[in-house]
Amino acid sequence: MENTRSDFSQWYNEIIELAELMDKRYPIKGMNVWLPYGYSLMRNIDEMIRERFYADDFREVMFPALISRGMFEIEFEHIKGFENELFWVTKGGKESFEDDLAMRPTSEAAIYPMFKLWIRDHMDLPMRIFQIVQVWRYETKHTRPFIRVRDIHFIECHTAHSSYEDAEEQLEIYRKQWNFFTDALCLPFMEIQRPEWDKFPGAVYTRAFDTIMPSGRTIQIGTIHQYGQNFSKNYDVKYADMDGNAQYAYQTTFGMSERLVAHLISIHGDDKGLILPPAVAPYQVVIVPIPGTEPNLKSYIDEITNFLKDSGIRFTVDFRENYTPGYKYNHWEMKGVPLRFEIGDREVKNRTITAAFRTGRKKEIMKFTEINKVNDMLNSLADELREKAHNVLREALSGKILGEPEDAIKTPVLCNDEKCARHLEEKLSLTLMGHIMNHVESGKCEVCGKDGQTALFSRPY
RNA sequence: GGGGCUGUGGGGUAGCUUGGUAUCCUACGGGCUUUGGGAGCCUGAGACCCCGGUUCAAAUCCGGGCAGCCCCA
Repeated sequence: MENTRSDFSQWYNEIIELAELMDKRYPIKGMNVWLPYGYSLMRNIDEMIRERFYADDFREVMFPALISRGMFEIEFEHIKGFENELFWVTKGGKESFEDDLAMRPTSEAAIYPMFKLWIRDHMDLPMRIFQIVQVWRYETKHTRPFIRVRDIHFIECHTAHSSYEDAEEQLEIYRKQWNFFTDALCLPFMEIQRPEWDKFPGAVYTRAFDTIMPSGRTIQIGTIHQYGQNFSKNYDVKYADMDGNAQYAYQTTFGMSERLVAHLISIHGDDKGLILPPAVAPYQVVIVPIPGTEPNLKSYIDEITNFLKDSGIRFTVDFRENYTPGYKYNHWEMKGVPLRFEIGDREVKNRTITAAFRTGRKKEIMKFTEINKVNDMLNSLADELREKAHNVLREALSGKILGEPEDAIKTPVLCNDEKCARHLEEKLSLTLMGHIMNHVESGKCEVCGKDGQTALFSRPY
């Protein structure tokens, strides 16, 4: 790599290209091509999320990408919140449509008319579905791969319940799932209560999972929403309760996107390139053979790969000729493979494996008979990543400036008054993200002196 | 939303002011040789964002489009 982490923006652009995550040259603004290595990473994340949702009794669906104008024309703040970022399909062949079709910017308007049909009585509730699809948003501002795109790889859960309390419980389930996901990806985060004027259009309230980037700017990588009956009343999603009376359902959603990739490559990477969490790395182990005089090199490597195969470890062997081992070390370090096995004459002779950790820990030489340690090695490497990443957020919260000074985050105590928020935004030249709910500290509002809580001000992506 | 800058082989660039044969590095194909931290030599292929205008002649000047970068709100 040419760029170091100190110039995060340059580093970010370079590593996406070098590591072959995405091809940014696709000729439409904000739309990029997922390359095999990048898509493999995304798919491993999707798979982990999918498995957990299935385990928690969510049903997977796949809705059409187009939403009719009629479905979008109801008078509802949700619709207004998106009207400026819709892509419209206006023609079929050469004929103009009488009713244009919108490409979904999120799927409430697509799914809830079907909920209206599917949900009849309380026995149908709770209903929990999710889908992993693309959504489209007409971003006019600066687009960046994974961070702000017009064609978004999106993971969305939608649920319907028979009471507000049930819906609240659902949010608790989301939190457990979110903890599971971020633990696997080794990501730190804050749970932020978005202010009234910045919540998801149509929601009763929004909790965002915000986190820190090496530039010092924050990024939202997940959200959960309490919809109450706001959507069910607008989309007429009703159920018959125990007494046979029609009631509007209570709804929630949970959204995540390719921004998970944006954050994990950013928070874990270093001057050599990516460092990928073992749980989702396309390859968890790379084997670099070192040519020498031993005739049994190939068969010894076969012994190792047979074990890895049987253990379900994702690995690759770099047999390319005309590349020196040193070149291969640098190549796979740049790609972020967590663990590297170096196998040459010495290893074949002594039946050992030299293991190098991407985190920079001292190389370990183990006996072939100890190869079952590989899972422990990957786990301890994940611990290292997690600890390091959590430290970055901890330091940023304690006032350490990560990137440009104007990107530093601030956490004053703030009340719920919009005037106080606006005043501080102006004064700090930062945007209010909301109150930090996962480490609440009460106090007096820095502006008006009334009761308040710690709030996050930052420059968000 | 407002303003500025830029577009040259796959990537990075020189050339643009003053119009005339397109530079170098890297990556890529073939060959030889090498391989314990980014090897070397030979060789091959590959580019002026798109549309229009000015001109004998446009990478170069002008207009528009598309795309990217930066700054401000």
